[in-house]
Amino acid sequence: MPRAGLTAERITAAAADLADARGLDNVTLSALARDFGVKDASLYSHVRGVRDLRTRIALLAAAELADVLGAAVAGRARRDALVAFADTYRAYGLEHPGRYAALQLPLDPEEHADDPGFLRGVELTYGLLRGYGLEEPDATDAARLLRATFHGYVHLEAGGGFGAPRPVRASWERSLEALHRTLENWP
Amino acid sequence: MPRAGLTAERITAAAADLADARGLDNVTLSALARDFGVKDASLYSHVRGVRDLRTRIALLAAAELADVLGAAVAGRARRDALVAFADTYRAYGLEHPGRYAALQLPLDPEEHADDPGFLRGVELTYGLLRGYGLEEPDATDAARLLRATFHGYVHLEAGGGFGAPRPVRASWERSLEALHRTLENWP
DNA sequence: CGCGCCTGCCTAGGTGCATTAGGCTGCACG
DNA sequence: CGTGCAGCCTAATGCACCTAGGCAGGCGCG
Repeated sequence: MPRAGLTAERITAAAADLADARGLDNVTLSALARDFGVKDASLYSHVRGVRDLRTRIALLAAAELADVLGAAVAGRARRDALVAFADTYRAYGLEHPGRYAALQLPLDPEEHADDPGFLRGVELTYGLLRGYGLEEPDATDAARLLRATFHGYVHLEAGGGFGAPRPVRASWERSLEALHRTLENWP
Repeated sequence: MPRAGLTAERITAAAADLADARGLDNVTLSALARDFGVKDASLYSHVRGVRDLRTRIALLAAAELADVLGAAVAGRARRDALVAFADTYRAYGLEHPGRYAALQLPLDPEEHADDPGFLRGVELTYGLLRGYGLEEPDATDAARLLRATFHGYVHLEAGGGFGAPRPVRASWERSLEALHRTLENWP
């Protein structure tokens, strides 16, 4: 019996790809085991269960997203940074719906609350807002508005929620312009 | 054997309550059957399956939400209407997380795309925007911005996504003020 | 008033997934 | 050249979804 060479990392990577291809709900240990040519039970040596697996996907996605966001905003400020950040965020969410969905599920606070991937994401947002001259508590309010808007767009768009014929990208660009003006002139 | 008096409506209502109490993912035909003191298989006479059941919850929620939103905006315009709409929307989402989650799942377009509950919701949004003097295509852009922001807030808040100590309500109110100004002066 | 029949619930059974317990084996290291 | 353990296995349980087909309680009709 040749060994399949399983590791938690390889399983997580395969799970993330499967999530993007067929949806996070269809990420099942049985399906992964089939992909690896292995029995379901064998995966439990590397992963604690389906919940643990989903958490691992989330952490992977957080790190990836922070990477691309960091690259996008590097050397930019204000409108340029906002647009780069937003476009990158939306593109990641639409190209990786499974990974993105994993990002949204509540993870054990005491366990991963201060995960480096998530922290970097938060830091990038606050950096963006510092460029607009926002300080606490305005920065928190504005950060929440940005996160909500970006996430709302991606989530609704990925779920087919925008039925009107107008291209989403056009509305998106107008919305970003509106957000830019809001940040320039925070109430 | 006394009959339990099952109907699709009673099952849907119980399912919606269960969804709010334990999450949409935990709405299972087995659990509902237990609640009604009936066998799982018996539910299939009234409901086509778990997918059908979820769709029914979504339609129920859409109608309920349209009702409360309609009542909230009645007789109001511009900022008053915006705040009433937004507060009602957020309250519904936070008080009925299971029903709200059901609203987001993609429903068969050819089947329920023009459901009265959803249509009323859309109508209310466009009515709100007409009060701001917005016409196509600005109305669609603005409607998407509003939906995304509201939905993003509710979804993130329900998932425990806002970690900072600042009360969410405070950020919410500032965000609404920002949206009001954006609508008053659409780019 | 009684008889049929349909509706409402049942039993039985098959599938897929998650998870646990415990066993065998080949590869690395002493 | 053993030996130990990591890596994969078999076996078994429980829960959920779903289908097929059976039986009976009460309503509609003659």
